[in-house]
Parts: sequence; C-alpha cells; structure tokens
Amino acid sequence: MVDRDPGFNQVLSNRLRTLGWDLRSLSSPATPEALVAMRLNALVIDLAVVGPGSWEYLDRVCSRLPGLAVIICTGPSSVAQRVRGLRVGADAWITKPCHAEELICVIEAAIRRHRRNEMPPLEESTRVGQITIRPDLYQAYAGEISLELTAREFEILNLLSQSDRVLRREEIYERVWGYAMAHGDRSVDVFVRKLRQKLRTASPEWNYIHTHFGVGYRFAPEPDLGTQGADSLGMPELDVAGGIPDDPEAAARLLDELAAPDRLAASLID
Amino acid sequence: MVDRDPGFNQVLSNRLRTLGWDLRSLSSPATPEALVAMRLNALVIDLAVVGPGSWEYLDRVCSRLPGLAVIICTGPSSVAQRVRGLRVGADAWITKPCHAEELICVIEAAIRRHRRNEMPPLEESTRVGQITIRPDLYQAYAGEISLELTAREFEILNLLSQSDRVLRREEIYERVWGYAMAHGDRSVDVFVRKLRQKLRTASPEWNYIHTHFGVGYRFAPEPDLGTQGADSLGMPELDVAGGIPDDPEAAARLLDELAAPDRLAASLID
DNA sequence: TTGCGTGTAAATATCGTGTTACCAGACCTC
DNA sequence: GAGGTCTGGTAACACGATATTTACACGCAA
Repeated sequence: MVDRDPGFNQVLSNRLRTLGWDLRSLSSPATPEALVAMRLNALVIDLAVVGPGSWEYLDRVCSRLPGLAVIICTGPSSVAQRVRGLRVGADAWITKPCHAEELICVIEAAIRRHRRNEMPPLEESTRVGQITIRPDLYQAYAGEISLELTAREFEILNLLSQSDRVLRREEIYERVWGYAMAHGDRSVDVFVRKLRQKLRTASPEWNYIHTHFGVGYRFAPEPDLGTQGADSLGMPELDVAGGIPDDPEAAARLLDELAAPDRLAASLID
Repeated sequence: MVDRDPGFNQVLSNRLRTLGWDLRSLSSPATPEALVAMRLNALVIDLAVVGPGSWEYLDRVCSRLPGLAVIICTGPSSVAQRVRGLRVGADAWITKPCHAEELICVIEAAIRRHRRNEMPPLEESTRVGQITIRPDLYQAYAGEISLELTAREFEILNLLSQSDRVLRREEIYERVWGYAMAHGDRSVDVFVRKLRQKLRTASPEWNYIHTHFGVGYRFAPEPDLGTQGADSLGMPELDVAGGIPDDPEAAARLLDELAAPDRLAASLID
C-alpha cells in the first residue's frame, strides 16, 4: 500500500492483519524494480502520493508487472481520470473516502482473477519414516514401489500425516468424507485397517498409525522396537509426542493416566 | 448485458458496436446454462432486473462460469450489498448512473485480467515419449505423421502433457472447456478414450495417459513392456517394470494374475 | 444434403466403499 | 483378579460408484 493517510493506513492494516495478509505500507512510491523484489500480489495506491507523473509511473508499474493487481484508491476524480487509470492497466478504481471492507473485497476480486488460472500450489512430497507421500500423484511410496492406495485411503493417510495430534474418528470422517459421521459408523476403523496392512507390507519394521483407546488415531512413524525393549525397562516409554494435547478431554484423560500409573500400559496399546 | 433501461441500453450498445464488440442485450436474466451456450467474455447485469434471489442467481452464475467477467451495474446500494456481490464472485460493482466510457473501461479491465492467464506462453514444440506436441499447429505427431487430433483432443493432450500431477476431471474440464463441469458429465472420459486410441495407433509400444481411479488422469510417457510377445508364449508377458516386487503381497498378486490371465489386462490399467 | 466434431446416453466391466458380523483385547466394577 | 461390558481389529460381502467402450444424436459448415 502506498498511502499517506495515517487513519486509513491504520484501519486497513489492522483489518488485513487479522485476515492474515502480509501488508507493506509505504508513504512514497517505490520503483517498479523495488516492487518486483517485494513479490506482491496486489498494490493499493493513492495517486495523490505520486503527484505529477502519476500516469507515467502507473504505466511503468503495470507494464513491468503485468501480473500484479493494481487498485487505485484516491480522492475525488473525474471520469476522464478514472478512464485513463483503468486504460493504463489498473484493475480497479476506488474513490476515497471508502469502507475498508469494500476495498478489501475489490482487492480480493482482482487477486482472485489473477490466481484463477495459475497452476495450483505445487504440493510437495513429504517423507515420514520409510514412506514418501506424494500429493501430486495421490499416492504413497516405500522407496520406489507404490503402496497402491485407493483415493480414500490416501486422503486419510495424508490427513493423519499432517498432524501429530490424536485425531478423533469424527474429526477424520468429517475432514475426509466432508460431512458428519453417523453414530456407530466404523468406516474409519476399516480404512485404518486397510492402511495399516498396506503400510506393514511396504515397511514392516515401522509403526505408523497408533490407536488411542476411546479417543481416535495418531500418526507417528516409529521404528518397531520388536517387543524386546519394553520388558527390560520395566515400564513402557512415556513419550506422548507433542506433550499435553490441546483437546481438554484428551488432556484430562492423560492426567488420569498419570494419576493411575498401573493402568498406563493398557492405554498405550499402540 | 442484462438491463431494462432503454437509454442506457442504447448508449452502451452504440458505443460497443463502434468498438467492434459483440453485444447481446437481454431484459431478463438467462439461466447459467444459457450463458454457457453464449460463450461470453463478460456479463454486465443490473441486479434490479433479477429482483429477489439476486444473490443466489449471482452465485450460480459465478460458480458455473468461473472464467466469466461479471460486472454488476445497478442503482444505489449499501456497502454491505457491494461487499456481498464482490464476495460472491463479481469482478466489479458500478453504481448507476454511470458514464458509458467508465463502464467499458471496467469491463475491459476485468476481461484483460481474464485473458492474461488464458494462453500459456509456452508455444514451443515438446517431445514426450515418441510424440511431438506442436502448439503452433494445434497438432501432435509421431515422427512425421500427424495424429489427426481434433481441436479439443489436442487441448486436452496439451494440458495433460504440461503437468506430471494427477489432474482431476473437473480441473481438466474447467481448463479446456472454460467453465465448470456439470455433475455426471463424462465428456472428459470420452475424449481421453479417443486420445488413447489415436496415441495407441501412432505409438503402440508406449502408454501415455494413466487412470487414477476415483481421482482423474495423469500424463506420463512410459514404454509399454509386454503384450507383443504374448501370443507366442500363449500367456501375457509379465514384465512389470522392476521385475517381481520384493513385497510379498504384491508378488502374491502377480501369481494370482498368472493363474487368471484374463484378468491381467484389467489389473494393468494403471 | 453429407461430413465432421462434439457431446450424451446406455451397456458393460471393474473397482472401491461401507456394512455387517464376529472376535480379541481393553476397560470397569466388584 | 474375575466377570461383564465396551471398544477396536479383522474379514467377507453386497452394493454403489467409477471407468471404459460403443453407439448415436445434435449442431455446424462445406
């Protein structure tokens, strides 16, 4: 944003920050090259700040950054001025004073247009344990060989792998299926079973999906300690990844477990 | 244009015709399907003509034709209304009365943004497998001989070949046809079949388009190992690239396939 | 009209999904 | 710790969803 009005600046930056936008506020126009370096999505500019030579400046900016959304937000103007600004390459012209919300909508509309035909954000493949998850191929691999996951299996694995928390069945169902889980539905269990089977055949010495009894499932790649290490310690390793869960119910359960250590082993069937 | 004001209509149509635009003037809103059939670049609409249900109508139009530039040109309105219109998907909101010239500039700006992203700058001929894709001729070749692709077939092939990802049908449809795919539409499947057939006759020993069940299609030229020695052996050559998998389950599956060769083709749809 | 490209409809083949039933293990109460 | 109850794991199966293919109708242009 290039603007000198402190109030306008304040209102807009507050609103945008709560929306999670990254705003840079300047009180004088930057060179087109500087704008390129900023890697902007949109530019909101008050022509009064630019002063004489506005049209030339605007022209240079628009031709240097054809993909940039340019919104002119300035004081009273004539039709001829607005026509000229739009012809030069601006995407919209807003007359001050204006509502912040309306300006934001106009910016969004301009960016939306620009974004529409861009290739979707390249989803990176992630490695977890011995498994590679490739969202671009809707598939997971152990080394080079595919796990042959179905679409739904992949979505569940992908969801689980993106979080260290314990996910309740209802949560999983709602995020994968897209609607609320019916009471008594065991679909998630069944798919977790299929996933586990395919994970086990592809990478037998690791455990990936852990059961939290009465709660849900948690994804965490862990080398399979093969049942021999646990006895020697005399007590199971207490390593709830991520510490105390955010979910108050799960936290309460954890505290219960700490208070009754004799029942701890049972809760970690993993 | 959807508007009932005769004067406004007259002025605008005169001006647009001298600019060489093709204008269709309606006095009542058309269904999204009718708009699709018109193959428009932009839609200028007075919400007063739509009456109640304007937002729903606007929503349907914008989601059905994501590539259409929508300009709302209507009487006095509140900030909330304008915000809502823009949020739903309109590109601009002009308040009547307005200057024809300014409205035209706004339309131009919206179309300009839309057009900019339409044609990928890539005009070079690319080679994939045994096929050469020539965007400048709208045609693909195997060596010197043309595949005789139709325009739509070529566009789909060109789109697929530019990405290694799995592309969902809706994605393919929207980028090739230019508007949202109707539910249950199988056009993409049919064109993929025609493409596959032409690719197979031109280059039988390669596979190009791979099906990802429940997801979509992916383009990747891969030499097709097998199917040519099959007759002499009386059994399909089982040479899945990489030989027999280490994974016991996959190996078992291969043995199953050997036992029931008639099901082999189906299992190799990839 | 004919020919061509395009899109729809229907038949078929195949695969995936989710239900169900049953069993094993875990939890709770006593 | 024993018995009852509940939760989760497993397998089989029927149904529904999805893909492929063929055939055909429509629109457009020569």
